Amino acid sequence: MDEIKSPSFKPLYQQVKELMLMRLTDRSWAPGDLLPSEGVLASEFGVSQGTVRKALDELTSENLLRRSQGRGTFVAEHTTNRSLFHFLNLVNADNEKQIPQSRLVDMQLGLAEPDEAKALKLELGEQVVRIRRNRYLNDCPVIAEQITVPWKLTPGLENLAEDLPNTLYQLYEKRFGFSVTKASEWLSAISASPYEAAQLGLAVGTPVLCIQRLAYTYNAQPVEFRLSVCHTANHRYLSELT
Amino acid sequence: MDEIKSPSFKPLYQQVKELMLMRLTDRSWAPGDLLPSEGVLASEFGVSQGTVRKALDELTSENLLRRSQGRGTFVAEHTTNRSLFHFLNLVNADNEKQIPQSRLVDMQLGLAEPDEAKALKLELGEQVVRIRRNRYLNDCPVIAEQITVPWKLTPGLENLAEDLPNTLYQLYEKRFGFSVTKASEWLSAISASPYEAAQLGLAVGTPVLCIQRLAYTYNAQPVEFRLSVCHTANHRYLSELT
DNA sequence: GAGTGGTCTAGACCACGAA
DNA sequence: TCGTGGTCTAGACCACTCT
Repeated sequence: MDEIKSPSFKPLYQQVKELMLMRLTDRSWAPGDLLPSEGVLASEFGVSQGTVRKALDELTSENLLRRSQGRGTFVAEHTTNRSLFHFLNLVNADNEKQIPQSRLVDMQLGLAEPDEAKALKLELGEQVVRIRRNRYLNDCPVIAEQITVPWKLTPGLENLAEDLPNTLYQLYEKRFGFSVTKASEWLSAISASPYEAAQLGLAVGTPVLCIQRLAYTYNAQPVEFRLSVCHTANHRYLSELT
Repeated sequence: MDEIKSPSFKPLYQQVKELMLMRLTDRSWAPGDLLPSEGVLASEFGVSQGTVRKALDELTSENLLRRSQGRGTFVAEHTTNRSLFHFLNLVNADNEKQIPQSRLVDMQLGLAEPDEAKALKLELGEQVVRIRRNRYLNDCPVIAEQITVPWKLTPGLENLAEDLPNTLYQLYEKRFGFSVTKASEWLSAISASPYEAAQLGLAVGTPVLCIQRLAYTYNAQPVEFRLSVCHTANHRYLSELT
């Protein structure tokens, strides 16, 4: 046996995991799909069931799959609850998350600004869709946000103004075929601009929480840039350090 | 065999994990200690090595243990790096965390205020130690914070004013025998008070980021309440959504 | 009852670190 | 060279879901 040894050793289960990730990326396995059982996958990949399980367990812990005993393994999808609970960290005084309502302000095509191009890895001036909307908790305006998404990922989005759902990530997944799997957020405190103050019903200059979010799909490719300005009098942003 | 079946079934590895958690809580296994090897633990608990491994792996993924191939399994401890990198989420424009310097403002005994008592699960008016200090990044004041810790957990802390280290969690662990294992943070945007403005060299009313942190030890018991006020002109708070 | 994931075992071999 | 954790296997049995 003349196998390559120690240098660049890669565990079997990681190789299997990468193959599975490819299937997720190219949508051979699409959100909501039921995967073959462990035994079938094991013989398909030519490894033992335990090795398949380790790969599946890791993908599950990264929230890319969902497993349930007796039913099977499924590709994770953006249900309304998952989107809201996983990607919205605003809680009220009792530490409860609430269902926010969204109202569209406007949506238009535009050319990527330098910060957007850098964040989304676009050429300067590449076409993007910009959505401005406000979000309400208990019928009070709490968030004014602007969402920027590359037009090449969402062609035709600009014609859906009337039908924008509360949870955009579901729309991306179902209609445009890409899934948001994780995101980074950068928070700072700023003074409300005249526009933001008007949207939130505040005095200009009121301190507001500025949240810049960059959302990624499977292969860590950025797919959406979002700037949310929050009024944090009755709600706070919850962050768990584990 | 008359064993209790389905109701209240608990996997072996979870029972093992709970036993291990007890040893961590009561400090039979103290931070920095080397644990017995998997084989020894397996025979000690009367289970297979694989079952012990699953318990160890879970504790490791919760950052309570550290494993390293060839060396062994250790109880996680608060090194300077771990404290700073795990519990400080401020990054600069290049997304880099930096080493902050601390300067003590004052430290005194006091009686728990209602919000402190509620957060720390103390009786109203129970004795606490309060520390006020400022933190500097690149020699600029960026954070003004007040730390509240129950006096019963840190008797004598009030006499250590001259020797307060940069990372309090190391001090708690080494000198007072309790470890911070996780924390929750609530963020909001507020106007700098006269005191905060003076400490940070800002105009009164400047928008600043308010971070309220509650830190917990092994058994989810709260052990420290911290209120940090940050100037976020040159730094932002980074939060990863996975 | 059939099929799924979840648990548990026993044993083999490999990669790594330290003496 | 030895002891450690890391990987991989094969097989048994259990708990859950659906039909």
